[in-house]
Amino acid sequence: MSIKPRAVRGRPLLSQAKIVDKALALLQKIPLKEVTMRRLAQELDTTPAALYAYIKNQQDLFNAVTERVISGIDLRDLDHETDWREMLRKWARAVRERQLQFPHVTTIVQVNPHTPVAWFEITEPQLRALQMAGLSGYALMDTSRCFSRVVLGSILNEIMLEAAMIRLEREDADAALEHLSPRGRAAIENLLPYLGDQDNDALFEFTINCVIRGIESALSSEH
Amino acid sequence: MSIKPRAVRGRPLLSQAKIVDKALALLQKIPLKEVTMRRLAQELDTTPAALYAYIKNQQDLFNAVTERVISGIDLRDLDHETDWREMLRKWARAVRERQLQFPHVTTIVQVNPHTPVAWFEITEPQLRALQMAGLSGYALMDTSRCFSRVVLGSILNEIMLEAAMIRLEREDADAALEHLSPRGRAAIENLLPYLGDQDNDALFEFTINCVIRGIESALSSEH
DNA sequence: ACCTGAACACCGTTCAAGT
DNA sequence: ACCTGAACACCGTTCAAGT
Repeated sequence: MSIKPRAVRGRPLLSQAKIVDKALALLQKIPLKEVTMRRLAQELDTTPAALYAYIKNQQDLFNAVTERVISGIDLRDLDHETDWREMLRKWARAVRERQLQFPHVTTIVQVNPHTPVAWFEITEPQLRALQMAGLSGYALMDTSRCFSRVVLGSILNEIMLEAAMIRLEREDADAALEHLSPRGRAAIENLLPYLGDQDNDALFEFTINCVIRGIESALSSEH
Repeated sequence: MSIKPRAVRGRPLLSQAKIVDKALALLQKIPLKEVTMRRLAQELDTTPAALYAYIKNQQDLFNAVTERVISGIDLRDLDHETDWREMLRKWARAVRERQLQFPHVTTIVQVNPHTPVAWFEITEPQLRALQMAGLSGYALMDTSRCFSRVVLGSILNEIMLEAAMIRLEREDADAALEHLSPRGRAAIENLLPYLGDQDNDALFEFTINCVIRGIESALSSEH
């Protein structure tokens, strides 16, 4: 039997950081929905009510968790890169790598839209890359937003839809085809042989390269 | 005082379709979280338990709602288009228009990832456009997935993040800057004058055109 | 100062019982 | 056959009371 430790004067057992740590650890094992205040308290060996001394509410906690994930994106690899195209690729890969590490955290975005402050910090190297490409002012702004959207959107899509997609494609494709119009059916049937080979890594690279080529093409058409 | 109608033999008051109708109507006014079984029952002038005769559970209901939104995407405008680039643009705009009409439904995707069967049907004209561009086999598959991801990702991003983003940019940008590294700060400060003019329509067009140029560029580099 | 226990106002879902 | 009422097992959050 272990004796439950008690707080001694000025030394609380809990802290914001400890709660966020535990939430992040839990989110690597279980989906967002199951990370309840009660479960969190249990894992921290305390009561749900005790958590509220350190966090305002559950939404606030999830914001802190998201912030933690975003600030953990490692962009050091970009520092000595001289080609802006390769910089953008490295940026996109770094963001994706971190998000795929915490897929359940990525789903918070949808439950609770909140742009973390850390995102500003992460965006800086991306802006540098686009400046190296010769962009500034509104064009820089638009291109940056476009690139961020494509990268974040792709990752969101990958994490949230891909699993369901593959299941549907493999198991239910035939059933789904029954309900389609003849034209839709013909289009999909042609593609059935290619459906199985979903490779998310390759698709991500393909998408990023597509956008980078688009940016390049916009640049050269201006000159 | 109105008298509550009662079901007479073989003519139930409720139906799947009526429940989905009401859910969709509600979702135009209130966010997903507030569309509870109790609220839905109340609006339909019945009890929560009665709903379960027509739908398996809440998740199933939300799937049906999503299906309804997706099948409502109007792609007739694409039928007589001869330029594949313009076809892709029209496809993207049609998908966005419908999703923006039901922003709260779009957030279901994240709560409950499930690719609606109707999505197959919607994808067909997009595939036709890409075939017109000269694509087939794996290249067609990859490009289609890439384009769908960019379009869906952008819309998801727009609906879920943009509101928070604008708020943050306008109100909290200064506060956020305090926490940044000097380098990040300099990068963002340069852009502050341009931050206010967020135009989602223009950004969407910009993004779509960027990807279309990327696809074009990939096509021509193969020949 | 820090934490606990119990309560409040909600959920989704089930099922015996009514008409 | 169709619907109701009550119950079950959960939520997030609050707050008086304990140590």
